Amino acid sequence: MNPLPDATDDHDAWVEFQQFLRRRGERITQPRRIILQRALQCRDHFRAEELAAALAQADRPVSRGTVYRTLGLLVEAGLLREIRDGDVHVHYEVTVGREHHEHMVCDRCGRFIEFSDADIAEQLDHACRKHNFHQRTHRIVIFGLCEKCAEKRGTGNPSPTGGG
Amino acid sequence: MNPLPDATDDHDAWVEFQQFLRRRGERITQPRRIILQRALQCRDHFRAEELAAALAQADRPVSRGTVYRTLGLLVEAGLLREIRDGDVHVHYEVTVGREHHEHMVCDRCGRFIEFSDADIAEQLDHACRKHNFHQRTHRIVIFGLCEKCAEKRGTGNPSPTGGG
DNA sequence: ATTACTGCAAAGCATTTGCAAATGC
DNA sequence: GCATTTGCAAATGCTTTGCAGTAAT
Repeated sequence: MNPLPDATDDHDAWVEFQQFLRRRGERITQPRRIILQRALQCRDHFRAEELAAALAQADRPVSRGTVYRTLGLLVEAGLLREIRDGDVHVHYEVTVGREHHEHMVCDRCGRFIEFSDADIAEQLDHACRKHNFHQRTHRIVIFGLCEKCAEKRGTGNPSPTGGG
Repeated sequence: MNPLPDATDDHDAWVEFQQFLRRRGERITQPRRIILQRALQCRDHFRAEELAAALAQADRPVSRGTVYRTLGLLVEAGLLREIRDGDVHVHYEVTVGREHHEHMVCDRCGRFIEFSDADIAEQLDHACRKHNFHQRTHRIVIFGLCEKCAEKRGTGNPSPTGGG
């Protein structure tokens, strides 16, 4: 939930979503447009609940139910990606206009670090061929400590949870 | 939830869990033993709710609350692994006595296919070094269609969701 | 004897859903 | 004009929690 001050490139995404809706015989509505625009303004991960809360008290409010329903559509349309790691609840991430990438999640500060590697993608393709599996997409998450938190650990700071 | 007819190798795991509990100054109890044994009998993924339901009506019943609490301990002890893909809710998988592996999840039938690849692990290590990230563990999931479901798709069967 | 653990049942919370009104086609 | 979508709020289902009794140390 870090809305950018300006969102000039949401037009393309909206056109793409319209095409998706038309293809599926579903309707192009104001709430759907509002939800997409707001989702695109989130530069990093966000939860449905956050977006719903933000839109409930927005200029042109949209209800919780509609937000949840529309996020599902946006995922199906390929404009958003579901993230199910590091938290019990689903997170979303904008994928439109971005290259596929993976994540490292810091156990300590919860920060997400993005990375991508063509070789890894190739290895996964290979594994799929071996198992006759037809890949649609994939997800890689590495858990551990980011550079800063590893340094803190090194200085002898106690773990945030590690009481005793 | 596929209990094996015989479970001869749960002794080692129980000893390991006991050691973990002692180290943490927690108590070795019957319910904890029962829960571990039952979890070990699940050859694939299971949900807390499933295990809780099974144990609630078991020979020596254990309550839901205790199951949830103990599963958390088992994860901390490293005997189970949390899985957060393919479903909103957490899945668990036995890790003790097994090598680390990754998953392919079928979009259609939900089946999990396990695979492992040393080269991929090496690539991930490399990526971590590049980002000064200290890996604790990682998780890879490939989404798509398994062999059988891909064949069904090929025969012209309509998609389960795709009305049109 | 002391203190943690369990069982129970109720609370908590994100998400889903039913239905009347509104909107898009 | 008709069917879909929305908004609202209540329901749902998994998970957590408080408290009194029980069991482990």
